[in-house]
Order: sequence, then C-alpha cells, then structure tokens
Amino acid sequence: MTENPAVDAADDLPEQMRIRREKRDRILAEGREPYPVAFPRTASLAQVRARYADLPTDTATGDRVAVAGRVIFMRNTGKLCFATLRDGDGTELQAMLSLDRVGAPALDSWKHLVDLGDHVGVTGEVITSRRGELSVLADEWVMTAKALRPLPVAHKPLSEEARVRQRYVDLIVRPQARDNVRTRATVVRSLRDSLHARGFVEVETPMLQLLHGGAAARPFVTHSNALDTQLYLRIAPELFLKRCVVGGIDRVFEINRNFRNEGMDSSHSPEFAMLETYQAYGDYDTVATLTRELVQAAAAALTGSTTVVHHDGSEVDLGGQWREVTLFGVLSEAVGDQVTVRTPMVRLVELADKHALPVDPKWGPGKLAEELFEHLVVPELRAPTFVRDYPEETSPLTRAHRTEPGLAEKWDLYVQGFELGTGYSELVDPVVQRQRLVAQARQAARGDDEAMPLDEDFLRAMEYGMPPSGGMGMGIDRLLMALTGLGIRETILFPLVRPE
RNA sequence: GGGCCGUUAGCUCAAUAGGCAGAGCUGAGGACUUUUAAUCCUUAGGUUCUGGGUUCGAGUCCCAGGCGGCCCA
Repeated sequence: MTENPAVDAADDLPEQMRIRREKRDRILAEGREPYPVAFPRTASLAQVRARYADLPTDTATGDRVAVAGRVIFMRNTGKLCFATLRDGDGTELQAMLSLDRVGAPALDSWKHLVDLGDHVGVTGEVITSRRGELSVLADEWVMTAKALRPLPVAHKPLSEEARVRQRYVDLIVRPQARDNVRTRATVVRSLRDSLHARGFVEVETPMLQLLHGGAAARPFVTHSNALDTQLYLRIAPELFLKRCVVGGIDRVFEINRNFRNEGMDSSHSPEFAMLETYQAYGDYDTVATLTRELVQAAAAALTGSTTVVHHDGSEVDLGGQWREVTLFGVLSEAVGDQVTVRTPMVRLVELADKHALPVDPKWGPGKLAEELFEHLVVPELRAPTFVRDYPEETSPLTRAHRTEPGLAEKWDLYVQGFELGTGYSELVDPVVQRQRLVAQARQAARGDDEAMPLDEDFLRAMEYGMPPSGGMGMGIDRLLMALTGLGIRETILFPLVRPE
C-alpha cells in the first residue's frame, strides 16, 4: 500500500482544521499531551464563583486553585492574555495569563496553541481584574482537550438545521439549548415523583412486539433473526399496561418511547416519549384530576408556580380547575346548531361542506363529527380544556358512556391548540372488547393499515378479569411544548433528520 | 403528495441587467500588561449542494435530482 488515506484526507481539510491539527502535533512534539488522562482540579468554576462572590475590584486573595473548562472567549494582548472558561454546568470564569507570572515560553505557547473551543486547565491565584472580573491569574496552564474543529461564531444564531443536526455544537454555543435539556429532565422527574407519591408503580413493557395495538397508527416493521419473524416497534404500551392491571398492579405507569411510521412536522416526531398510566377503581374523571395535578406539579417544578413563561416571554397560567366541555357541546356552539351523536350523516356532510372540510367516504358519522371538531374548535382551545364524551364509533377500547348511548367515556386534553393527552374509563368487558377488536381486525383485513390486528393474548388476559379502571396517556414532548412554548425539535435532543 | 422560497469561505450572509466571487466574525503573522463581540497593521481561506443544458462567458438563465424551511392536502 503506497497511499495513506488518513494523510490524504488531512491534506484536503479546510485551513482552520488543518491548523488545529498542526497545533495538536506541536503539543506532542513539545513532549506534552493534547488529551491528558486527567487534570487534578481543586475547584469547579461554580465553586470559585460561590466562594469569592463579593470580592472587590482589583483584589488579590493569595488563594491558589486549579480549574478547568472550555475556552469560549479569548483576548490576547502583548504580555497579558484573557480567556473565559466555561464548565459543564454553564458557569463561566475568566482566566488571566501574564508574562511575569507564567514566563515567556508558557505565554507564547498559550497564544499559539490555544483556540476557541479548546478545553484547558489553569492553576493560579484567585483575583479580580481591574475591571472587577473574578479571575484565576495563572501560574501555569495545560491543554486538557484540543478541539480540532472551529466553533461557529458566538453572536450569530446557528441555522436551525445546524442546531438539530449537530446538537453538540448547539449545546456548546447556545445557553437556551442547554437549559432545554435540564428543563426536560426536571419535568420528567416531576412526573415520576408525582406518580410515585400517589402509589403508582413504574414498569417497562415491550417495545418490540409481535402485534401492534393500543392506538390507531402505522407501525415501524422490523425482523427478528432468532425467531425468524416480523416484529413491530410499539405504537403504544396500552395493551401491556392493562395486562399489568389484570395481574394486580393496580396503579401502574410507563414513561417511554412510542414509534409511529407517519409524517414528520413541527408537532409530530416518528419517535416520541409518552406517559401512560392506569388506575384500578378509577375512571375518566379521576384520571382527569390526576392529569391536571401532574401538569401543575411539573409547571411548579420549573417555575415554582402554575404560571409558566414561554420561550417568547409570554406567560401561560395552568393553575386552578380546568375548563370541561363535551365534544358535541362545543361542536354545536361552533356550527350554531344542535349536533349530537344521533345527528344523521347527511346533516354532518352539509356542515362539512359549509366549512370547506373535505369528507373521506370511509368515515362514519362519529369520525366526521370528530373531524369537524378538530377543524372548527381545536385551534381555539388555548387554555387547558378537557373535551369529553367522544363517539363510541371512534373509541373501540373505551367503555360506553354510563348514561349517554352512543358515546364513550373518553376525554382529550387540549392546551394552546394542540392535543396534550387523552383519558378513558377503560373497557374491561372481555366479550365486548372481543367484538370491537374483531371489527377492527376486519377493517385491517380490508386494508386500513391504521387498524389493529387481533391480539388473542390480550383478550385472554382480559378474560381473567380487569377491575374497573381509568387510563390516561400524555405526550412528554407535547407537555414540554406546552410548558415552554418550544417546537418539538427543540424538546427532543436528537430528533430524526434525513441523512446528510 | 402539491405549491413557493432557500442552498455561496469554518459560521452568518452579500454579489446591480449573464461579465474578475465579496464582507463581518473566525484563522494565520505582527503591535499592545486589564480585555469583555477590544483596537490597529499585514494576510490566508471557495467543487457557489450535485449532475446535465443554453451561452464567447453561468453563483445568476433552463432541466433533473439532493437537503432544508414555509404553506396546502
């Protein structure tokens, strides 16, 4: 072999990357390490900031520390150099290197080897500068990790595509991106805390499934070599969580990923995190209360109150009781005429035409009423609103309404014009359940690829007896959007993107 | 799936009517011992997303495709 591909590739690098590689080589040539195994810090940047919070301008403490961080700002003058270091927690602290302290060789190598983005360790005295900036005045410095790629300019926003494709760069340069990661963690922890406090048990159910069910959605398909069989990535955990309730885990929840092989846009991601929970001897009212309390506690975990501040500065109050309406009630208001679950199809089609809503001939009256509701009412639902009592036709796994024939005990929760969660009084009669699922399977056989195949094992479980229960599902990404006003691609750290 | 817009230096963007591809920041060399998006001097850096076409000449016009965004379904 006469060619070395690595060397050829290096020759083709943009100038700035080539120069950074040369600096790395120079560090090695000088007998030092561009990537040392350790740097013995004596304090984090935050600890130094905390300990010397009130140090007056132009003060020398005599205290020596060893600190480390990424260089995010540099200013080199002839005999005095400044650099701002940043820690993983976002704390920044200035390092100063002066000729009389570090000597000419160390100052010179600092100026010629350190770039924006490098990780460095600095040992020296804690002081404040003449401008009052808390600083470490170095006695010595070392490279702790040489960055081979230049950072984007700090003062121009990175393009949205670059943010998503190279989230690690986004995290380095944009404080908001770092905050978003912690915000999500805070919310998810709050959900778990709230559920644990109420006696719910967290479980993990299969993501690889022989049959997909629990929702109407197109699944991702994969293959098991060991079983030589087709598998589906789950579209919902529902059928397994209900098996848990059958087995006696009376209060159960799961926070995990679902996968739906459908469109991607500003509010839909093919993989999305979801909280789903079931409560024996609950119903759609008890899980509505639970949902409100979970969301309000999550808001409080972020802000200390039920008022959240959105990305754009607007405030949204999620406190108090939430508005409750019925689906046909708000739909009647919107069309200016009484509409019920018994309103005939021809009348609904008239209304659809009047409001320029295209009608799919496969839809029944229940589905059409729901579409009218989504078209006419949903965009107006800004404040948190439970929309209750959906047509039985579109809710095959939901218990029939206890007093209103043709309706099911289901609610959808809407916030700021999008669906945040859904709750049910669960259907637990295995005979009715089988009828509904068989009807669904027939639809699947007719080519409706959103319909569910028949899950005999699930029906067998139900035949052992599931107590009356309430169930609820809430999108975690959607919850983050409601609490922060961010787009879905900001709430998900690494959203799916087309290959470069 | 359809329509529109975008794609140019490491990053963010310009480029008149088709006529030498530019700026700021970043980088390199130099000056400066208190900088905070410093200042000053010098300077490097390009497959203009890809592939075809028109033209004496294409970042610019035409065709096809990739990727992204917005709107619609």
